[in-house]
This record gives sequence, C-alpha cells and structure tokens, in this order.
Amino acid sequence: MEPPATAPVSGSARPGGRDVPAQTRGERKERTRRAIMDAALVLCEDSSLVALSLRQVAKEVGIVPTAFYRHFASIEDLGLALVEDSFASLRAMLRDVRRTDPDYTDIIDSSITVLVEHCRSRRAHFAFIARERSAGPPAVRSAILHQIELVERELATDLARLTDPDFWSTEDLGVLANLIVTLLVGTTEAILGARPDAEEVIAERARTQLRMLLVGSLRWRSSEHEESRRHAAVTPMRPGRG
Amino acid sequence: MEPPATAPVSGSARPGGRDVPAQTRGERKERTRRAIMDAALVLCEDSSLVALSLRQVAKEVGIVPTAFYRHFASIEDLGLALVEDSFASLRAMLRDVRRTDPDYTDIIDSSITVLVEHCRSRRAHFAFIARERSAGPPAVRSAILHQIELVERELATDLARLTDPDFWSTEDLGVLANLIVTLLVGTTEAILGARPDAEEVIAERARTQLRMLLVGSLRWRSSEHEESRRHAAVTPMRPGRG
DNA sequence: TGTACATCAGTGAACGCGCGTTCACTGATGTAC
DNA sequence: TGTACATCAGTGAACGCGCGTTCACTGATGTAC
Repeated sequence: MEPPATAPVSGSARPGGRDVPAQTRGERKERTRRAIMDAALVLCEDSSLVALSLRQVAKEVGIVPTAFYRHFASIEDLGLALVEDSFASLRAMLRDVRRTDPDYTDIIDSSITVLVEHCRSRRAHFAFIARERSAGPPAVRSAILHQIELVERELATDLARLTDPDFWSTEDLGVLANLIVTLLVGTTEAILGARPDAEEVIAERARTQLRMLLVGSLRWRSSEHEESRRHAAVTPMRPGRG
Repeated sequence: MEPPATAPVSGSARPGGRDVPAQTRGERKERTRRAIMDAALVLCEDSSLVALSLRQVAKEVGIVPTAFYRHFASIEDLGLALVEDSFASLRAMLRDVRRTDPDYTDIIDSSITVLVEHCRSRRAHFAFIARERSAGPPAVRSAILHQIELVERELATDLARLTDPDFWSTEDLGVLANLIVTLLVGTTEAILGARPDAEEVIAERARTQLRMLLVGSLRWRSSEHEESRRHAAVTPMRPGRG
C-alpha cells in the first residue's frame, strides 16, 4: 500500500512564499474533514460502513485515531455526512437530467446516458447509496431511504406534468414513480457491479426496460382500472420520439 | 440477553430413556452445523456478514470459538452455505408460484401473495439475500448474483411460453425477465423493511406495478421496435383476467 | 459378544493484534486589548 | 503595532476488550477383529 496522503498540514510556510498562513485554521479543519470522508468512502467500498473502523480511516488520512473525534462523533455520524454528500451528487444528476437539450426528443435515452456518466464520475457516492441503503447502520439506512422517498415524490410530480390528470390519480403516479426509481436503482447497481465494457449493454437494456414500462403504463388508465380492471384505451400524453 | 440455546449435546442419556445414543455422531455434527447457520443468520440480520465475528456466532450457539472450524473454514465459507440455504427457500417460493391453482385467473395477484407469505415464513433468508447481495464478502456477493441470474433465465423461459415468438426475441424476453426480477427484489426489500401493517399496501402496489408493466410490455413488439421504434400493435398473448 | 484402537466434535489456554475511548498534552492560530 | 491570553486541531500513551488462529487435549462414538 502507498503511504497515506496526509491531509493535515501543520506548518504555515508555503513552498516559495512568505510566512503568511496558507490557510486559516477553519480551512484546514474543513480539509481534514473532507479527507476523512473521502478516505471512508474508499475504504468501505468493498465491504460496508458497518465493517469500517475509525482507526483504519485515521490511518488512511494520516492523523492519529483520536483526532477523528474533532470531526465526527462516530463512524455512524460520519456515515450520515456521507449520505448528505452522496445525495448532493445524486441531485446534481437529476438536475442534469432535467436540463437535457429540449431538442433531444428521447428523454429516456438521454436520462440513462446521464445516469451512466454520473455512475462514472461519482462512482463512490452512488455505490455508497446502493450498498448502505440495505446494509448500513440503522440511522444511515433510514436517512438514505428517506432521501430516496423524496426523489420518488419529485419524480411523481414530474410525471404529473406528462400525463392526463383525468386518467392518472395521484396515487397511481406515486406507484409509477416508485416503479421507475426501483428500476433505476437496480440499473445503477448493475452498472457499478459490471466491468466497464459491459456498461453500455446494461444502459441499453435499461433504455429498453423504461420503454417497455412507459409505452405500457402510459396506456394505463387508473380510473378505469379502479372500477373494473378492464383493459384501457390509450392515454393521451406528450408524444415521445415514436 | 437470554442464555445460548446450546446446540451440542455431549451426553448420550435421554430424559427417560436407556443409555442408547439419542443421535449418531454425524447427526449431532449436522445439528451443530445447523445451529451455527441459524445463529449467523440472526446475528447478521441488522448489520451484515462482513461485520459478523466467528466468536459472536460460537457464543450464540454455545460452543467454544475453535469448534467453529470443525464446520466452516471461515465466516465467508459459512456465508456461502447460507446462500445455498437462502436460495433453497427462494426456489421453494418459485415452486409455490408455479403450482398456483390453475382456476385462479390472476397470476400476478397470486404471485405477490406467495411472495408476501414467503417473506414472512423465510424472512431471515430473504433478508440475507437482499442484504448480502450488495454488501456481503465478494464470494458471497457473486454467488448470490449468479443465483439471481439463474432465476432470471428461468423466468425468461416461462415468459417465452406466454408470448408470441414472432414478436418476442429471446433477448427481449431476457430484458423483460430482468425488469420483473428487479421489481420483485425491490418489492422484497420494501416488505422486509416495512412494519407488518404496511405489508399489504406494498403488496398491492407491487401488483399494480406488475400490471402496469405487463399490460404495457406485452404490447411491445420487439421486431418492430428494433426496426423503427414506432409504436407497436397489440401482441397476442394468453388472456389474463381482463 | 467383548476388547482394543481410531476417529473426531468439542475444549481451553495462549498468542499477538486492532479496536474504541480516556486523558493530559502541545503548539500554531486567533483575538482582545 | 505589540503583548498576553484563549482556542482548538492534532498528539501520544494507556486502558481493557474482542478478535482470528495455533495447539495439545479429552472423551464419547464408531469400527475392526
């Protein structure tokens, strides 16, 4: 293993500079905090936060174990900070999805492309969410589930704009949003677990799945479904690429 | 905490019996093995196999730590045995799904009912699969993913019998099977994470999702899709309850 | 059937190690005057 | 501007504990004769 990338710089002299402090005390504290979070993200990548020790993290960062407590009360507390960070990445992705070139007609195609890109650039964050969602410490787990629920509700709101309110109840939009999020979480897990050259195959599969799902479900008429469960007529919606 | 449920019985005398051995040596070894697996399943339920220690397991079973090695080479090895057991439970569920009363017309409704039942009766096994699938030791993780892949292929075969081969390519059946399995895994996680009184809500949601998905995707004509991606006509299939 | 020996599940002491946490500390940075 | 004091990120020794693994062992069960 290579030597730790010692984050904390105790001296004040800069390479060719004067004896003016390079950073304030607060800036250096923040830098160490970031180093701790980065180290934790990497170290738990192939097991889980529940198997990560404070000493491992401190060693990786290049600080003494007790210095950890200057930043976090426990590994679980650190985990909650990582949830924040990871969902900041995820929300950045959602913003990218929403601001796709409006001339680009296939929102499914572009959304999955954006997902793949963010899985690459923010790999550790996405892997963290996927993993700790089901295996993290209780508080971390529930924080993640809460965040996912929020994303799900946002998606339901987006979907409301794309569908005819006469046919789609709020409840059914929630159910559809949940289905899409479940698929996207599964796709993310598949991308993260696959070798890089398999990523595009998985992405294309996800695009097909979303089409199967939307071509079908957008014909779904919730009102009729609730009354008789007979097959429904085609629901009006904004035209896709078809 | 209550005292360990000491699995190994060293004596040969039975409560009111003769001095004939109650069990052969092999039977008693098997019994301890089972006790180890049961204890491990329970102990890792709210963290993960990667955070489980051999000594915890031994203590729970009521044997000395070193006796563990008579049965498993490591926790990871024990994990692989638990994968076997867990998928035995899962396959038992699939058999139950397939032998549903043929008079019962809604295969979606009954399948989810069976899923809920098995989540209750084999809770620890299903939770184990869901959790270790993404957070377990590498060997355990890949064993689980392999098993899920097998289930997925079986489902694709089942679907082939329900669809028109002129419209559904083998590849598209695989994609659909993967989508359904992803949804079912998600549903399982939701059921296991929910309070008991929320189970039925989640089950009903899953039924709606499967209908959205199948009503839609069974109209999906893979051949036409590949050529032009124009919207497809309704694909012939065996009638559901509609 | 009885005897002598082999097997082997479980024992118990011991090991070196990494763990989380405590505590008193150091010394550079920040601030009040 | 200079001085005296407060703050506080990081140090280092120490603690008791649970960890995986080693080893020689015990004694009931199983087997060969």
